Amino acid sequence: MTKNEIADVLTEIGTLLELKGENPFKIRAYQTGARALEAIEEAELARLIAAGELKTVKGIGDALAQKITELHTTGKLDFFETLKGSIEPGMVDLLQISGLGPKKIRALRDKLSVTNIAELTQACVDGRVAELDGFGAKTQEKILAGIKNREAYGRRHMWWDAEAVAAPIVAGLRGLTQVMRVEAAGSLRRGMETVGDLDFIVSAREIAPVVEWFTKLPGVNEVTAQGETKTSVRFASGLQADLRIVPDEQFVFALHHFTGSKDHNVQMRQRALSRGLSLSEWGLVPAEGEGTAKEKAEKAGKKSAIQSETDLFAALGLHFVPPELREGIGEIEAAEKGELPRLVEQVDLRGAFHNHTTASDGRNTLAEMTAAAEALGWEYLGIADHSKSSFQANGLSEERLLSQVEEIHALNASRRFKTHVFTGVECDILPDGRMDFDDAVLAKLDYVVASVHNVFTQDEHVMTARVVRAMENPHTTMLGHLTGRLLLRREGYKVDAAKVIDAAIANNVIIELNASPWRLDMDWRLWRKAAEKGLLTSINPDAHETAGLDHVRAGVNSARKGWLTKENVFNTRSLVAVKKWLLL
DNA sequence: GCCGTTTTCGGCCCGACTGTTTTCAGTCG
Repeated sequence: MTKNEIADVLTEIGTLLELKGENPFKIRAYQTGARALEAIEEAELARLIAAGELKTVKGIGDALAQKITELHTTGKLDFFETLKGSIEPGMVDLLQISGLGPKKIRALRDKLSVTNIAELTQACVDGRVAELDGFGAKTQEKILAGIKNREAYGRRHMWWDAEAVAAPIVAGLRGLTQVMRVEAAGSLRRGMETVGDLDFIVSAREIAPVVEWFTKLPGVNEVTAQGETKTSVRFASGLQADLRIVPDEQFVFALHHFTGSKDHNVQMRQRALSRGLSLSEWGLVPAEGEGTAKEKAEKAGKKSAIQSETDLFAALGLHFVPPELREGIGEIEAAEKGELPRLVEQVDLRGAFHNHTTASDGRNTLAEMTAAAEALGWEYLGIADHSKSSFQANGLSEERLLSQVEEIHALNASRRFKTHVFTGVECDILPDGRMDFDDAVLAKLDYVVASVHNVFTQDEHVMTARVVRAMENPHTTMLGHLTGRLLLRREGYKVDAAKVIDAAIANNVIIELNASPWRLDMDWRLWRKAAEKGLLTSINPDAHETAGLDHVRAGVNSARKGWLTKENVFNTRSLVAVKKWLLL
C-alpha cells in the first residue's frame, strides 16, 4: 500500500473509533499519525520501515508503527477489518450531518436502531427522535434540515470564490464607525486551496450595530447562531460565515486563534503551557491561579504588551509565522530557530508563462493579453496555446503555431507594449510520452510547457514514465499541471510525484505551480521538500482571458504554503535573467 | 495511542453556543 492509502486507513480507523465512543485522545493519535505519514516521502517511508525506524517519526509509536508496517507490506490489517465489520456501513454517513456527533449517533442506534440516513429520516418524520433523552423537537428539526442540506453545508469552496465573498464583507465591516480592527481569518487567511467557511474577527466599540449589519448582508439565508461574541450566518450558497466581535485588547489573540490551523494552535498552546502560560482566544495568561483564562485575560488585557501577532509569537520565543505556514508541520520549530523562509510575494513576480489566447481556447487576443500584462507592470508574458492533439481546445497545428510565432515577433518588434512576449506552446504529452510536435518545431520556440491532457486512466507507473519521458526531451522547459486535478470536481491522474520531481531536477526542467484556482497543481504540500532538493517552479496563471492573469494571487498563496522563496520561483527573475536561462 | 530537561504513568488546548436542562452534555472549531 502507498503511504497515502495507509494514511486514509488510519483516518478511517479514527472515524470508526469515534463512532465506537473510544477515548478521544486515541482517536486523535490516529489522525495525527495519518498526517505524520502524509508528510513523509514514499521512498523515505519504505526506508524507515526497512530499517525499523518508523517510531522515530513524531506521532508514531509502537502501535501505529506496527499497523503501518503491516499495511505497507501486506496491504491488509486485521484490526481494521474487524473494526469495520463491527459497525454498520451507513453509520459513517451520519457524521456528515451538522449537529450530529458520535454520542448522539450512538444514542440513535442504541435506542432507535438507526444505522443510516434513510432510517434516521424516517425516525425524525415519525417524531421518535424528539422523544429521546437529550433530544427534543428542535434537535429533530435540525437533523432533518441537516440531512436535506448535507451536501451544500458540507461542501468546501475554492479559495478564489470564498475570497470574492469575503473581501467586500471585510471592506464593509471596516467602514462601520463602531469597528476598530477587522481581518478575515480561518483557512482563507491561511491561503488553503479550498475553504470550508468564513471567519471574520472584529474589534469594536459597540457590538449590536455590527451584528445587525452582518446578519442583514445580502444573500444571508438564516442566522444559525447568535451569542455574546459569535454570530453565524448561512448564505444561500450553503457557505457559512462566522463573525466574532471582541474588545480591542483581545483582537490579536482571537485573530491568531481563529486563523488556526487547529494543529498549529495545539502546538502553540502546548508551548505556552511548557512556559507556565495558558493561551486561548482571550489572551496569554499564567496557567496557574484562580479564575478562567477569559477572566484572567480580561484582567491582564488592558496592560498587555501584546499588540500584534508578532508580539504574540515573540512572547513564546518565536519569530513571526506567516499565516500560510500555520499548518502544524514544523513551522514552530523553524520559528524557534529563526529558520523560517522569507516567502515569495506577489510583487516579486515579473511576468508569467503558460497563458492562452484566442488562437486556441482563450477569450482574448494576443494584443489584449499583452496589454493586460503591461497593466500589471509585468516585464514579460509567455504565450503557450494548446497543441494540435488538444482538438477539444482548438489546439494549434504546426502552421498556425509558426504563424503565431511570427505575429509575436512582429509585436515585440513594434514596441507597442513595454511587456516582452515570449513564444511558447503548451504541448500535449502523447500517451507514450512523445511530444505532440517534432523537435524541429519546438526548437523554433522560446520555451515549451509540456502537459498531459488525455488518457488520464493510465497506471501510475505508465503515467510516470510518460511524464518523465516528456521531461527528457531537450526542448521541454517546464511541466504543466502535474496531476491535472480540478479541485472539488475531479481527482488528478495517478503519477509518482517524487519520481517526477527527481527527473525534473535531473533534466533541468521547471515544474509549474499552475495558479488556476481550480488547479493549484502541483500541490503545496509537495513544494517544501522539492525546493530543498533544488526544484525550480514557475507560478503560471494558465490564463484563458485577461482577468485570468490575476490568478497568480492564488498561486502565490500555494507557493507560500509550500515554503517557497523568491529564489525558488523562476518568474521572479528579470527579463534579462529569464532570457539567459532560456538560452535566448 | 503518544509522549517525557520535573514524568514510563497520567496527562493530553480551550472556549462558545445550543438545546435540553435546572446545572450541563454534546458539538464545533
